[in-house]
Amino acid sequence: MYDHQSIEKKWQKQWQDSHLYKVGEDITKPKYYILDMFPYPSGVGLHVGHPKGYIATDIFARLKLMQGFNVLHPMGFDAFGLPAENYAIKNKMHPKTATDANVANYKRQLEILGFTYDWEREVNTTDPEYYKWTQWAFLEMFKKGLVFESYEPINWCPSCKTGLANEDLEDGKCERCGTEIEQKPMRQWVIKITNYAERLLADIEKLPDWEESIKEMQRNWIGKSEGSEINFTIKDSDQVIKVFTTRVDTIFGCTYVVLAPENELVEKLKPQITNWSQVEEYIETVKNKSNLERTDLNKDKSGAKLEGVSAINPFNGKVVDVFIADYVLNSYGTGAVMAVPAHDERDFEFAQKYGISIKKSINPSPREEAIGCYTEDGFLVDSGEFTKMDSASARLKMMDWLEKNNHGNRKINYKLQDWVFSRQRYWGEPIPIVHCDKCGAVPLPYDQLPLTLPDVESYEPSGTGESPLATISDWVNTTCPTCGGPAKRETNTMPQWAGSSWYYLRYIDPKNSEALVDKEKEKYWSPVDFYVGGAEHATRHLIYARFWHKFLFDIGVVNYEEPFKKLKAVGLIMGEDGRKMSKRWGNVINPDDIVEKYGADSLRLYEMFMSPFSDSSAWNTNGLIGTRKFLDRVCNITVSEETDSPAVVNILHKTIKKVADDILDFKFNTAVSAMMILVNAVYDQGGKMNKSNYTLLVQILAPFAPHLSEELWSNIGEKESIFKSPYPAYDPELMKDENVTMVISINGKVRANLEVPAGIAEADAMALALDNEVIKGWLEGKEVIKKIFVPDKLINIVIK
RNA sequence: GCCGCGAUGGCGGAAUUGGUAGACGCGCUGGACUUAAAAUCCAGUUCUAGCGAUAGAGUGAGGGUUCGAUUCCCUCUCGCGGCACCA
Repeated sequence: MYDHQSIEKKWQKQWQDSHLYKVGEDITKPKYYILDMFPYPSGVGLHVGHPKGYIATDIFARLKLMQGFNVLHPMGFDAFGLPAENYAIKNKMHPKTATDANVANYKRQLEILGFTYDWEREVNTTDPEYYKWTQWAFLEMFKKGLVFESYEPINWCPSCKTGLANEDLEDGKCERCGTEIEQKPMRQWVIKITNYAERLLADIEKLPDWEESIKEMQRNWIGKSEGSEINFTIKDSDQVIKVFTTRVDTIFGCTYVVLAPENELVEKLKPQITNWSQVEEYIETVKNKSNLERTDLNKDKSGAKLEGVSAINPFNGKVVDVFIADYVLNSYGTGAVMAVPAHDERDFEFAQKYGISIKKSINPSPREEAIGCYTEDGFLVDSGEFTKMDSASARLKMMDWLEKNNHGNRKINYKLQDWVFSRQRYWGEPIPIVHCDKCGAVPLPYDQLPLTLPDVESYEPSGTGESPLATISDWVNTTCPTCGGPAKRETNTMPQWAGSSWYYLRYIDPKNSEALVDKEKEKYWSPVDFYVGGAEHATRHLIYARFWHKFLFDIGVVNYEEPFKKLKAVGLIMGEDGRKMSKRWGNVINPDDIVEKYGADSLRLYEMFMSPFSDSSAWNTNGLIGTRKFLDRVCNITVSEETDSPAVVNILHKTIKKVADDILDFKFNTAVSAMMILVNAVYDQGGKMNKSNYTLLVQILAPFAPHLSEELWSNIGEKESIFKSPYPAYDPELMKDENVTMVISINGKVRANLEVPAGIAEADAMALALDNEVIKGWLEGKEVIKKIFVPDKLINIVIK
C-alpha cells in the first residue's frame, strides 16, 4: 500500500513549481500538438466519464515528451452559452460569476488528476481578449460577403427563447432542453457556410486519419446530391415552376407538380387560383403543425390542389395539375418537385390518396414489367426519343437536352443549410455590428474591438425575439462609424459554437493582442496533430471548426486547409447500472471521491484498462480496485542487485515495445495488461527485480501513473523528473524467444504440444511430431495425406 | 427506410497478412498466513461427461471456401449510433 494522497499532492506541486510543462517553440525538436475538446463547465462539475479522453491524451503526451518531442497539450474552457446562463438564472447569479465559479471547480478537478497542461496557455471563450478575435473573424466574414441578415422563419425554442441553427436540433427538438421547436420568422444573422459545402465535403477525403464513422456522419450531414433543375412553365402565365430532381429519367411519368406550402410562388399565383380560400386554409393548417407532426413519416400525406393552375412538362408538352403539399420542403432544392407516382413512393402515396393518375415510364429490364411503385433504375418506356435507354445514360442525354433547349440545367444540392448565427440571449459574444438608418448594417471598426458584453439588470430572455441587451439603451444607442449619425447596436449575441470554432489556434499564441495568432507560431505548431473528443460533435463543432478554419486559410491567417490531422472519438463511461451517468438516475461517480480514496493514478489506469478507448462501457468500482492492486504490487517490488530470470528479461523488453506501440495506437487496455503480465512475472521470481530493469519498468509505467512513477524514480536516487528521462529502448536480442511451443494437430484439431528451439527446421520438427506418443496413437492404421508446417507455430497432419 | 458499427465465459474484454479461442482484470472456489477477520501471497476457474488421463461441444444463427475460420465470402437475427418526406 502506498499513500497516494501525499505522493500525488507532493509531485503535483513539484511539477508546477519547476514549470515542467511550460512549452515554447523549439526548432531543435519535432513538434507534436495533441488536443482535447475543451469542456463546457457546468454547475455540477465533472463525473468520472469526462476525463477519460483527457487521460488518454495525457498518457500520449507524456510518452511523446519522453520520446523527445516538443509537445503542446493545452486546456481551456468553452464558457459562453445557454446551460451556463440558465444555471445562473436559476441560481440568481450573474452568468459571469457562475461561470467563473464553474471554471475554477473544473480546473481544480482537472488538476488533481495530474495532467501535463501548461496553464499559462489556458483560453476562455468568455474573456474579452479572446472573443475580440471571434468578433474579428466574424467581421472578416462580413466583409467577404459571407454574412447576411435574413428574415426567413427559423427554428425557435420557446423554452430557451432563442433562435437555433439546424445543427442545434435533435428529432425536431431543442438539443439543450428537449422542447419542441417552432418555426418563427425573425431577423437574424446568417453565415453562408453552404458556400463551403463542396470543400467541406471534398476535403474529408484528405483526412485519412479521421475515424471513418465521423467522416461518414459529415458526408451525410452535408448531403450532396446531383441532379437537374427543370422549368415547368405555367399555362396562361409568365410564371415558371422550377423543380429539382435526381431522376430526370422518370419525367415522362410525371403526372403532377407539387410546391411546398411556403413557396413564394403560391402567393404569386393567387390571381389564377380559383379555390384560394381552400388553399389558404391548407396553408394555415400546415402553419399550425409542429415540426414533429410535419416530419412524422407515418402520417398521411395531405395537400391541396391549385385549381386553375397547370404546368407544362417541357419534355412532352403534357399539361399537369399543380398541388401544394407539406411533404415538399421549402428549405431544400427549389421548394418544388415534379411528381412521378409510378417511380417514387411519396408521390405514389399522395397520388393514390387524391386519385391522381399514375403513369409508368421505367421498367426493370427490357423484358420485365414494373409492378406497383418501382423506384430503382431501369429502362425507359413511353419516353419519346429516350425510350429503351437505361436510366443512367438517359439522365445524361436528357440533361443535355434540357440545357440545349433552355428548359433547365444540371444542378447540385446540399442538405447542409446556412448557419443561423444569432441568439436572442445574453451570455454570448456581442455581434459587432451597428444599425444606421442611413448606412444600413455597418461593421464596427477593428479599433473598437473587443465589443464587450455590458452589464444588464435582468439576464432573463425576453421571449420577444429581442435579446436582453436591447434593454440597455445607453449601450444600444451609439453613433454610426461611417456617417457619425445616431445608430443602434446589434443586440443579438453569437451562438455557443462560435468561440469553439477556432480555440485550438489561440493556444498557440494565447496572449497576442495584435493578431488572432502569430503567423510564425502558427506555422510551427499547426496543424493539430491529434484531436480527441466526443462523437456527438461530429456534425456540429467539427463542421463549424473546419469551416471557420478554411475561411481563415482563405484570408491568409493560417497555413493549412484542415485544422485537425487525426481524430479519434472517446467512448462514454456509463454508470454501474449501465445507464448514462446522470443526477436523475443517482449513478454519478465523482472523480474527487475516487481520487481521494484510491488516488489519481488508479483512476487513470482503470479508465484506460476498462475497455477499448472508443467503446462505451459501464463503471465498475471493483475493476478500479483491481488496477489499484496492480500499483500496490509495483510498489512492493524489492529492488535488488540479483540478475533477473531470462523470462522476466524477455517479457520486459517485449513490454517496452508493446506499451509504446499500444499508446501511439490508442490501445491502452492492452498496454496496461502487458504491464500486468510483466509484474506477474516479477512476482513469479519472488517479487524481486534487478535495479536496472526495475528502472525501465518504472519508466514505462510513468505515462499512466505519473505520480507513483515519479515517486519510485526518486526513491532509487534519480534527481531529475522521470519525464525528462528518455523512454527506454528495447533490446531486440533480448526479446527473442529461445524455445517455442509448437502445436501438433490432426485434421485441424490440436492433439499435442511440442517444446522446440525457435527456428527449428521443418524436417526436424516433423520427425519430433511423428515420434510423439499421442500422435503415434492417432496415426495408427491411418493414411497420412498431407503435412502442413508453419514455422514456430504448428504442424497439421491430415489423415484418412 | 437509408448509412455506419458491433455480437467471444458469470462480467469487462484479449487474439485477424487464416494457425493452441478465452491473455489481462473483475467475480467465484480452494489453500497458506492469522486466535479471528481484513489485507497479502499461492493454486484453480468456457461448457458437458469422467476420480483422472482424456473425450466431445464451443466465438449471435445457418450455409460456403480451406489441411485449418472468432478472422475471408453469402444469407439471416438481434443490439448500438447517425440521418431521415432531401425529391
